[in-house]
Amino acid sequence: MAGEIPGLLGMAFHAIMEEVHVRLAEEGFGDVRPAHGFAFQYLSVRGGATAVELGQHLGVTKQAAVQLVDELERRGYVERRPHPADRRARVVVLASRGWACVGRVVALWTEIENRWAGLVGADRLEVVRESLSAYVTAAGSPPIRPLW
Amino acid sequence: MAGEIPGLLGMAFHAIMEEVHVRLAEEGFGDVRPAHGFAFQYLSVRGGATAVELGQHLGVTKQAAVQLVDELERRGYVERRPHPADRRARVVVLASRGWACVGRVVALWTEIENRWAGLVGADRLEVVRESLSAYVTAAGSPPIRPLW
DNA sequence: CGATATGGTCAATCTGCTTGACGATGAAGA
DNA sequence: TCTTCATCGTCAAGCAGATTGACCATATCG
Repeated sequence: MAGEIPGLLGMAFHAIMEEVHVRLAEEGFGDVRPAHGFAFQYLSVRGGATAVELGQHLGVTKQAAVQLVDELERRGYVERRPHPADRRARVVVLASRGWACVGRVVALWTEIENRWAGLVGADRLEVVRESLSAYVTAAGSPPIRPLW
Repeated sequence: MAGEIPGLLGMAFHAIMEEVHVRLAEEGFGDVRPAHGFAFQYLSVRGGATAVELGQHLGVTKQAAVQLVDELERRGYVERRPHPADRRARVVVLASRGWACVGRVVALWTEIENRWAGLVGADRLEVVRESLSAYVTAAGSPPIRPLW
């Protein structure tokens, strides 16, 4: 049926995220919300960021970003360090608990991907991967706002 | 790369929804939020629902559902009618503006899908559709919670 | 050196949602 | 039928995450 794919995309994405959320909770990471995932991803790739940068990436105000970091710091997922070159700023970096959580998410995603490959075949799933990649590239992948 | 697909899925879905949101706003439907879409979809398929049913489908309390319906009614997207068999209840149905919005979303989804087909080929996009469908079916498509 | 921009904080407020209690109506059993 | 319990919708209070606005300390640039 024409126009069916966006809905399927949403359902598949939601099903995957729901599973990841449940499994993370079982493994002791029950206190992470969707928005945290985007922060983790950004911090893991960049190595560190100021609260303002994080806010820009997440599409929220710096005040909201600071609040998010406060919460993540309280729970041991991130640490704040003095900025090496700017005495106003503080650098937020992933703490060991944060890295552990990121590692679990990657592992779960891989597991889900493998299960999916078993369902439809690795070659067909590769077509999915390439097609998604092509679309995202063409669409320019707008800055991720944590709407989920 | 292993485990890459879930992220791509999220980016693609987000890009599509972002485009739909922008285009709808341009066409005079700038006052619809993500959660409204799920309500519209449910109402269009079922033909009508009580506030409680809507709340269950959306994964929120009946109070939140009523609030949502209030807002949609004020904006002309839905109407409330007396329930034919239960004098406690009222049936929420799509009004003409609601049907118009649903129609535009379907048209936009189709357009996006066609553009995507032009990008990767209709046959490959068909593989995507079948693979997504297979995953969603296998995962049991958990009741849609409007987390996006 | 001085003007302006930027990182972070404090305070007030808004919005969408939750919990809790309630009246009105429906449904099922003695 | 009468009584009991469940359910639809409403009112009220409160919370969590976000926003706007003001501010200080520090950076940056002319």
